[in-house]
Amino acid sequence: MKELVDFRADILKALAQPTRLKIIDFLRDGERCVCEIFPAIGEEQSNTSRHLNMMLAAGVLSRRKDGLKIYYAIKSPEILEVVDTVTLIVKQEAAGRHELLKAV
Amino acid sequence: MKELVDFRADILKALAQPTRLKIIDFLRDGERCVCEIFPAIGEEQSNTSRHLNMMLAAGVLSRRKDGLKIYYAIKSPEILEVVDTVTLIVKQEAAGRHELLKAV
DNA sequence: CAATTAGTTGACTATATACTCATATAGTCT
DNA sequence: AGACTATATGAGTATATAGTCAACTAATTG
Repeated sequence: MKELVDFRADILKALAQPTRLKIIDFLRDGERCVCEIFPAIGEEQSNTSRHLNMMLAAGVLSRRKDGLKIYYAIKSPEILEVVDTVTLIVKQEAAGRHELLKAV
Repeated sequence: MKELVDFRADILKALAQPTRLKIIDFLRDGERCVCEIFPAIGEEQSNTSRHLNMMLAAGVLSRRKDGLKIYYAIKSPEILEVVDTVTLIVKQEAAGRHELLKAV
């Protein structure tokens, strides 16, 4: 049986990739169809589709069908909270390195 | 040059693995040496060492040497904040599935 | 300095991942 | 129905990852 650790790992893994982070960043303002997403992030349509499906399966995105188009959206605000906290960590580390350099 | 997206991916990747999440969980209460960590999580010493070094490199853990022992600790409270938010997401999803089942 | 203890690292294997190109599916419009 | 548009998927390749066993380094103690 899959444990809690593994479900957490699945969600984190779904976010832990540059192309997927670009998608998340692009979806910040609301849902978008695949045809808007892949040009915006500069990736191939098929590759983008795979990443979208992967994040959908992990429970990070939601999907809505409208005619030919399929709209993806960030499933919950907590997802963005995770990404934002990580951004903060990166900035703190950058600041820390800067301090170290000044000290030399 | 490495971009912000990539640094964020590095941190998330450092957390996105069951063995490493077990380590993070175990380090919640403070620093521990490798000799305490690997029996606690039920992994080989060498494998544990690799994961610890990986997280250290990603900036997720810090390291302190004391005699023969090397103590690892979670580098910042924001790391735990990320993991806790993800735990919340998993619980929300579980609750959501439960609701769906009840509806049937 | 030999023996012991704590941790890291090299070499290897098995599996997973990201990506690409080509093809398939599904909905829309004439 | 046939052409068109939006998305997904099969198959292949290249690279990354997790894990194991054995060998190695470094600090400690007798």
